[in-house]
Amino acid sequence: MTTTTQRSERRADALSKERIVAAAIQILDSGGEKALTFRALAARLATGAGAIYWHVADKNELLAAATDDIIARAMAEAADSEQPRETIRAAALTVFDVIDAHPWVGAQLAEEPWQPAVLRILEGFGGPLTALGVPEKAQFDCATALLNYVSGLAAQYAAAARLQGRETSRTALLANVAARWTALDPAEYPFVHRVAARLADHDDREQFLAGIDLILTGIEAVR
Amino acid sequence: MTTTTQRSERRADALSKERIVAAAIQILDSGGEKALTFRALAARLATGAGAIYWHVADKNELLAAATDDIIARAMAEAADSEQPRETIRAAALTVFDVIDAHPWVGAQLAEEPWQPAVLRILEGFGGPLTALGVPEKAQFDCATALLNYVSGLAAQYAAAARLQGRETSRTALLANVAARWTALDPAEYPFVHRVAARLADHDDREQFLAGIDLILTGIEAVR
DNA sequence: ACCTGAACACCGTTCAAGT
DNA sequence: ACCTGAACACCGTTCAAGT
Repeated sequence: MTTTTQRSERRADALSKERIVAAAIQILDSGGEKALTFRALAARLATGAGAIYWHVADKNELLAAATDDIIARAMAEAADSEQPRETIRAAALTVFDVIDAHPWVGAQLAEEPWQPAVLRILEGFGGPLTALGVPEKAQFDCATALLNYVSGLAAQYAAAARLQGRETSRTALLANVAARWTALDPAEYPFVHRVAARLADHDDREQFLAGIDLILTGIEAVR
Repeated sequence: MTTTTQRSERRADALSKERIVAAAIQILDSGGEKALTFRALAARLATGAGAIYWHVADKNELLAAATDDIIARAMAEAADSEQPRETIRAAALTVFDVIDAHPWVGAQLAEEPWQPAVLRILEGFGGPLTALGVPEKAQFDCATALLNYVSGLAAQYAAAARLQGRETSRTALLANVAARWTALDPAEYPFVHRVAARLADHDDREQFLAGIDLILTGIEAVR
């Protein structure tokens, strides 16, 4: 009893995994992946770098915890429809919006495919498949196809954020890439040269959803 | 004329971007991403770390060059069919086999979506779409859907290779993950819990192709 | 023009020492 | 039990100095 009392009487701003993760998210959101160092995190928490290791095993665990925090909150709020197809679309759009708002989450999802956050997403894709009429045997392939697609987009967004740094916007970056595509030899890269214009003025969210719909159409054909 | 003569008379093992990239690929293939440092590379080339910077701008350029070297060779050999669907499948399987053999290529493809190697892959997916009857407007979405799916798988393979290190095999790793999935609360993760068995004994290449086929079926429905 | 290798500016992580 | 902060073992990159 004495020890528990002693424990609860510690100063209010004592370190905890939750406080560390919250501070990490703030740093990641404002400065990107590059900004999160143990030194920066310790400075923000007004402590030493080593103190963090008492609550968190290493940087991997810290990033996984930060990612799960954001994904868990978002997936819990994802719209639930009576139509399984709509439920899957809503889950996908939820992940898209999270990645768009926190590109570092995208990097983490792609880099650590077996972390808890990914399981939540996989559950969001796989859960409605039975109601969609997909036979049991095909469900794993269908859910991972959606997951791979989303992971690929996540990686792409993370790369864009890394290139942007702080100065350019995503649209400016894509316009830049599109210009380089247009300058390619049309004989060697006919397709890329031809679709370069679309890269510059497409809507990211609509394009993302178009890909989800392609896969969903393929999935519905499996029934 | 004197200068050009002088240039060609340098010792046969003079540094060049090609030699540097070739050495980098050897290190990456035998030791993984982690093993490629400028110090290790310089040691293998029997030179100083700074010398490499005369031929290569930085580590990004080095990795992009190594990746393009491997992807260009592989894509050039990809089977070309009269049936556009088969051509796309062959391109996808070519990329799969490359990633399977060189997981670090997977990491690089996912991390740098605007590097030359990715353009070759995008060309392989987009080129046959016209013959497949996909309207011009939809081709960009279709090709990038395939690309995102492949990038997601690439990231997943790269992560597996990172976790494996050197001791465990990929199948052992997946069996391990599957065991953790089985141990999950079936109430919270019903789907993941249910498909855990499939993760352990599925065929990676077949599963990959199943996802490609889902997307292709969706694409054919766009016609 | 090309190469050398020490030095710089950073990392993540550890650990003896404190409270 | 929890925190401090210097120290360690690495990185990528730079640059004065050589040939």
